[in-house]
Amino acid sequence: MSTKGSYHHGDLRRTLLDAAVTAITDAGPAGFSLRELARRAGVSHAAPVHHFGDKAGVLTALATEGFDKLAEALSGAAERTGSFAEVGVAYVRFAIGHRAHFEVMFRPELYRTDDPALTTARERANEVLVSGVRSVRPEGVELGEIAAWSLVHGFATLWLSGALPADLGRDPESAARAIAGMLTRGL
Amino acid sequence: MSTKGSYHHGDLRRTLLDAAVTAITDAGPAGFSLRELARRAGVSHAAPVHHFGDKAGVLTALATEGFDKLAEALSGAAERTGSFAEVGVAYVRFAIGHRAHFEVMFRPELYRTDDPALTTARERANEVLVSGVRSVRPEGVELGEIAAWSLVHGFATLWLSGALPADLGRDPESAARAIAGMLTRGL
DNA sequence: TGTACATCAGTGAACGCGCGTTCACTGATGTAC
DNA sequence: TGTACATCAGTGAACGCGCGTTCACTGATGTAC
Repeated sequence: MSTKGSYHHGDLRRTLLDAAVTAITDAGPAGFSLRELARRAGVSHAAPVHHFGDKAGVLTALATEGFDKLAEALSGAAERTGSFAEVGVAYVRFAIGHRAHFEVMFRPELYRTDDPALTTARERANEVLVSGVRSVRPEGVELGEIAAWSLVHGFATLWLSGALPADLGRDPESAARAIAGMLTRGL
Repeated sequence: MSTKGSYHHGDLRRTLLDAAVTAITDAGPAGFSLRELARRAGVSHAAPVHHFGDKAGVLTALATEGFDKLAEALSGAAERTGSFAEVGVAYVRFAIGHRAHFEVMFRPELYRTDDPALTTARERANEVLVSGVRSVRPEGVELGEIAAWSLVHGFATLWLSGALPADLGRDPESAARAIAGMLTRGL
């Protein structure tokens, strides 16, 4: 698109990933083909193979990008607010704002889990989440961190699947905030 | 299979659903075709159409069955133990024990959400879950129940996607129990 | 008890379609001299 | 500044495959009389 009309695309890799995000948002992580991405990008159907090899390659790249963005969002929230609950809210916000990435990230059967870049990104995101919990509850971290993660992850997943009450749909973030508070203080 | 060699199958509908469960367990809710189900059931490729119409029909039936089983499991746990935490544990147990059903249930884009039998089953499951929370925290039910649901749902989802630490893999139920306790008492 | 008929479950051949993959190619870009 | 060459990105035609859908059919079962 950048140098239009030219034989070389310029940034086809990026364009294809964006097309994948659109396709996944519409029809879920399994609901697209390489040929469809090529069509959306306005490029020959064999072009995506150059960049990703196959569908799993596209999804691996997307998952990597997702974990990177998640780590960034979480550490940003932690630095800005210093609040555990706000890190949880940032998690929910990420899931809602980057639905396609989020859905791919937690369907590891769809991508190459042994990809080095992916592994690095995921570990980074994990670390930020863990240290967020650790600040609230230094000893016996393990289960506490899993509880916190489960809570925000479950909330985001349910929200995305449309399972939560409709009147909550308007402002998922403040609901997420309230729920995170319930975990720290108890029901 | 029951009356082997006969032209009529006897219980093809059930056999096809079981085949779908196996296929979904292997490759996820999008990873099968009607022709594959027919093959697994040892029946002509056009036979599944008689029973389900199309793929969404199969998944709708599976989701309905899943919500029914979930409602049963939850109300059973509530009656047997009277414990909120144990209802949460039952939720996690259901998810792990009926992975295929569980994964379909929370991907509403894959089935017909307006199917009457489905709607009834889902409402029933929902009600059991809600009344479980209500017994712990009578006033201001709404957010408390969402927090509890998010917690157990998130835990189950993360466990299924292999995201949780490996050393927890052996005994997800007792981890779920501990986590449910954290919500009632606070971190 | 026997016959005729309607209904239902499953068959198998045929169709057109979109897919992934392969491959010889062509156009653009960057580098060496 | 100009030319030659290597490398890389993307093309487009071809292939075989599994899919969903349709349709006239056949075999089994249940019901009316």
